[in-house]
This record gives sequence, C-alpha cells and structure tokens, in this order.
Amino acid sequence: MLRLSKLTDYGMVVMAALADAEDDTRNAADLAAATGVALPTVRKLLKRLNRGGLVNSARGARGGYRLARPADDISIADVIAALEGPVSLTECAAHDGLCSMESVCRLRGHWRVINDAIRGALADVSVADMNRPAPNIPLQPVAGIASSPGS
Amino acid sequence: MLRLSKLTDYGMVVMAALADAEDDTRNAADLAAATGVALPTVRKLLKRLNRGGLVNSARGARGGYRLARPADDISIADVIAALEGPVSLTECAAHDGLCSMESVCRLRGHWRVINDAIRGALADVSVADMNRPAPNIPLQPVAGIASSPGS
DNA sequence: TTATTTAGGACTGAAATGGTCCGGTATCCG
DNA sequence: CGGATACCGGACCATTTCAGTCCTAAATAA
Repeated sequence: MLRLSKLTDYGMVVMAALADAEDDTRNAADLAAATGVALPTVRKLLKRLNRGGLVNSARGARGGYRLARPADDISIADVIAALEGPVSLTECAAHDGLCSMESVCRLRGHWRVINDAIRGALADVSVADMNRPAPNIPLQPVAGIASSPGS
Repeated sequence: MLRLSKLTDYGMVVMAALADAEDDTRNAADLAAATGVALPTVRKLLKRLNRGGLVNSARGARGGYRLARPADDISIADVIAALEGPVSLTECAAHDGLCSMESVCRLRGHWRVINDAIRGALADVSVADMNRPAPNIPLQPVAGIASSPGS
C-alpha cells in the first residue's frame, strides 16, 4: 500500500511536537506525554532523528532535544530519510547491480523519474506545514501535482 | 524507505510484458520466460491482477491472460492498488478510528493531502509509459514536481 | 475424454518491524 | 564532590509481514 512505517509516522508526530516550542529543549518523557507515544519508542525515534541531524541533543540534567533547524527548513522527506532511509520505490532505483535484469529492464529509468517526483513532493512539505491547524485546504505546492494532464 | 514490495515491482514487469502484445493471450509460463520472474510468482501475480480487474483471464487449454484495458488506461497506481491495496502513507489516512490520537492529531489532514498528491503522481503514469524504451528524458507531467523549491 | 491452464487457498522459511531494556557517559545542581 | 538527571549506543525479543512454493478443483479446447 506504499505505506511508511509506523515508527516514521510517530516520528512525524514527535517532530511536530518539537516544532511547537521551537527553541525550548524538551526531554523524551515530555514528548512522550505530549504525543501519546510510548516513552521507549520516543527515545528510539529521537536517537535516530539526532543521528540524521534533524534534532540537537543535550545530555545531563535539564538536557533534552530541540530542532536542529527551523521547522520550515525540515521537510517530510528529511524525516523519512532519517528514520527509514532515502525514498526509493524499487530496489533498482536506489542501487546499481542488484537486479539481474537490470541491463534489459525498460522500467528502471522510469522508476527513477517517479521516485524523484515523489521525493520532490515530500520535500515540498515542511514540518512547520504539518503543524498548522487547519488541513482541509490542500497545500498549494503539492496539490498541483494531481491536476496534471497525464494518464 | 517508502519502498513498494518486490511483488509489486515484479507485477509491473509482468504488466509491461503483457502490454508488449496487447491483444494476444499469453499464459503464465510464457510471461515467466519473458520476464525472468519465477513461474509460481508470476501465477500469483496474475491472479491478483485478475482480481483487481487489470487483466482478463481465460481458463483451459490455450487460455491465459491479457490486459483488460489498453495499456494507456492502466496506471501505476492501479497496479499498486491491485497488488498491495490503495496507496496510503499512514494508517490514519486510509481508515477512520484506528488511531487513538485521531481527534487531537493535527497531522492527519495533511497526510491525506500528501497521499492524494502521490496517488495523483502515480495515476499519471501508465503501463504504456513504463514500456517506452528511452527513459532518460524525464516524463513531462511528473518531472515538474521535482523542480519545485523544497528542502 | 484428455491435456491444458487458471482459481483459490494453504503453507513455510526468512526477514523486517515495533517495542523494550540495559550499561555507559555527560551534565547540572546542591 | 556526589547524586540525580537524561541522553547514547546497542542488544534483545515477540510478532507480523513478505516472498515464494505447492496442491486440489474447475473450466475449456481439441
């Protein structure tokens, strides 16, 4: 179903919570309470987000996490990449030489294009966007895609 | 990594092979040979594609499969939907009431929009498109997305 | 009738996933 | 200084999902 993992989903929730108080440092327990996600899971997420460079961590008493950049500068694609690796619909779109049919497969080049399109769409939505309250009006830059002429 | 399943990947290959001879009926063994995908797997795929209404089947001697519609009218989104269910990045974008945080989650509406955008992008590419030989020139309707300013 | 070919479903082994926990280390504060 | 706080890295396990295979039944052509 082209679904992203539950962990990534929770990760977005945590990022949104962090974006709420962009300059405060919040610890894992705080965020767990704020989001309803289990504490150990929040910890795991924050570690990965930290490794991915999306949040900064501070150890010790009164330590915690905060966004490494303004929420406007962090895209959904960034979060996905940090939590489950870069977007790539098919194996062959990501790496060379893994598929035995690679040389004869006409599909491969197309997948790359589609890949880029989706990554682009996801890169156009920021964490700040996700945090806005009323999501019933389609986001402008993304909604345009569906209206293109094809198929 | 937002990957689609291997089965779906193979499914696209099989669909492309079927599109090669749009009006011929081809059996599973044929298609397995043409694509390099293992026969039992091809069978499984064809059954699902049949259930999804993308191919027509004929039983008995000289039976086999052929596309239910012109390859131009079958989109990648159709194939994905037939093989792994409709595109929905998150649980909450697909079904109501499964997430306990649903009522308070600001993200949900946004996911729906993003979902639709991606589904739209995938609906814009047909099996016939995938079957064209030279995929180094980006497909027009889709390529526009990636050029927008994101992250 | 017999050979062919799909339909439907059961089954298995392997891998990924979600979720938890622990020992270590850095930092703050009294 | 010493204790409490909080992150860091990694191991660990149960569960689910996934890919792939196989078998029996039903339908059709020759």
